[in-house]
Amino acid sequence: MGRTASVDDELIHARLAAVFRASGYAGASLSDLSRAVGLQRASLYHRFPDGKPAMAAAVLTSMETQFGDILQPLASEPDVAEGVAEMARRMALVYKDGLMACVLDTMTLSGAPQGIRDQATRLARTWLQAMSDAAARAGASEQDAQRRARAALVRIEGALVVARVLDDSSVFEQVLGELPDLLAS
Amino acid sequence: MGRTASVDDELIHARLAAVFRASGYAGASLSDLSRAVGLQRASLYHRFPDGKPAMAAAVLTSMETQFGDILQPLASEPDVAEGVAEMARRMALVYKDGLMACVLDTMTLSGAPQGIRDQATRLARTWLQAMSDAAARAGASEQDAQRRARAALVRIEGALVVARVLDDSSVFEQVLGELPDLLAS
DNA sequence: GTCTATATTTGGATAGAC
DNA sequence: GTCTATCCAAATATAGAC
Repeated sequence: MGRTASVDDELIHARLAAVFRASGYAGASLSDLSRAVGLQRASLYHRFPDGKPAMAAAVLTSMETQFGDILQPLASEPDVAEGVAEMARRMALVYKDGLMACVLDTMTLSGAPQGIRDQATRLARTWLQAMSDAAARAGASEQDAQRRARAALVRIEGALVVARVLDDSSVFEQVLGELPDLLAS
Repeated sequence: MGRTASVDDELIHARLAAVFRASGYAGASLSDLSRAVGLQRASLYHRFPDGKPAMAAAVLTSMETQFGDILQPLASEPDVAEGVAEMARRMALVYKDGLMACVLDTMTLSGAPQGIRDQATRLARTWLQAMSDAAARAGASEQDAQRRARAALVRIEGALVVARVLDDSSVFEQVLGELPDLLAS
């Protein structure tokens, strides 16, 4: 059946996500997660009886849902370049203009459960497919569309790493600006 | 004074690096590091009295040294594009064709000591400067050279993330192939 | 310089009161 | 559903024998 996710649940997922994204799976301790959410550790276990792996899984599932919204303009905008630009604007929010890392990066290091890594791989493939479809709709061949989608994901993930290392979010904003041309030209 | 690093030291640093790169700073436990090096934990403390932070610092210092070699062709090759190609070949070795992560990514998550993050930032700046100088030597304006160097670092780091998430090293090889054009055209 | 043994703290997880 | 209290394992670190 599945009841609708309450606002509380969404808020909790967002706060858990902030810790996992900043610290990675191994680096996110139950104490960190508990503090961020504002509940005692035991209370977190009430909501996630399977512990930290379940919290991480919930975060990734929540991201999958969010990406449904973020990627939607890619498919629905008549002007593909404008759809890409809208995706970029929505990504700027999710990634806090480049200051917040991507789960695909920080939750896939060695130490994360295989199921989490698998979930991340699926999220990446969904994202690639959506960008590839958009590029194809803009006139690219199937092969070229996949090439462009991959290049876009590489630049986005790379920009987030470089922005973190240099503590300079302009790298990310620059890359977001390149996306319409990269995918739809 | 400083004696020359022994072969043993280099081997130990390489084995420590493999763990830190795969698991991140927080994810690399003393047990993991001990197992990888082939010494008991107490023996690691004999070599690194300041513990895990000192091990991570040694790894980054070792990477700085390695990067001296990797980046050298950028400055010394008369043909800049060929120098970039040679850098790319050397990077393929360090990153195991894209299957081994970059310290800049995995050792800069929240949880790593600030000194480690600072060391990573310096390494990134050194790398950027070397690529920027090469691009300038190939005829780019100062500003364009910096833009190209930044784009190169973004693509390299992004390719390593995407290669890990998709478990597909071809993304990284593709990016390495693009570097000569990106930096020297 | 490496080891075994141990101390101490933190992390993940559970029991049971409210 | 949240809390305090607690358990157990793992993580960091040290002491001291060899």
